[in-house]
Amino acid sequence: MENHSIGSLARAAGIGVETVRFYQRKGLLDVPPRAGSIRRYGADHLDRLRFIRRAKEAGFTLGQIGELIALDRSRDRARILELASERVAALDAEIAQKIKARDRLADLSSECGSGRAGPCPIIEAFL
Amino acid sequence: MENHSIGSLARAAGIGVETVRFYQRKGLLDVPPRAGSIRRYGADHLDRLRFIRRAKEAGFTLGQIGELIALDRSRDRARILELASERVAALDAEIAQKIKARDRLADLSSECGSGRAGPCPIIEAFL
DNA sequence: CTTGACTCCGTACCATGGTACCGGAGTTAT
DNA sequence: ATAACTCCGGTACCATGGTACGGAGTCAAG
Repeated sequence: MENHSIGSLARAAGIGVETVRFYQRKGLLDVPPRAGSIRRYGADHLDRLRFIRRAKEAGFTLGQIGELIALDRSRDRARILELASERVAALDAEIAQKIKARDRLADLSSECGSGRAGPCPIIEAFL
Repeated sequence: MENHSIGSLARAAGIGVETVRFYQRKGLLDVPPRAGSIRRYGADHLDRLRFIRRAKEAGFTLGQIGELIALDRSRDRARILELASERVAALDAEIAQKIKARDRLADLSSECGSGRAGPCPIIEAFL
């Protein structure tokens, strides 16, 4: 459960070695001390990678994730809440926009599929 | 309504001059002949820019938009339909994912807001 | 004790969708 | 006519989120 090399950490997290290094460069994952010449990673690093994945799924950018990590350390709940509710509002907007686009496109598809001659209404309707 | 310079075309479309040029380089917008040394754009170009905007709103990438434009010219309704329904499916997936993320984040926010001590549950829950 | 897999670090490169800057020529308004 | 603006073409740069590569060192198994 402990004592991963970078490769085994990456495999455990389901990402690439280069991505692990990339997160380290971005300051999202700390670089552990090394045993000999090879760095050894533990459960905390794996947790951090899981956190990054989940936060990415919630649509936070890596920059914002860095901020969340810093805020977690500083226990600044108010600012975390602020970021979270901004993100909820942004997600609401994105969802509404996507639903609109989706419905429009689905309508047009069924129209285009119902075989009338002439140019496809999908393209026409976008004009 | 006609006879735009690149700057007035861009203003009319609500985008930047550089973006117009960029679309030209990408082959999304054709470069009109010039009257004298200045290129003159017409309603068709403005339509094309509007088409690009709408297709972008539907989540098509510029590459896919290029394909749509080509397909429109070749009247290949079947392939257009295929692209459109792929996009609808992708939008459905994105919408579902975002709703999940949104609800999760909203729940966590209200939990975090309801003042208990300790670390913010938003961060905790992402672990 | 060699071979092969893995690690280290730095740097370069990728796609996407633009945005900025340059020098020089042309255009428009006063 | 002269200043201010716009255009042209080309190239360089930006952020985002990675991905790839090269050379040197290290480690474990056969």
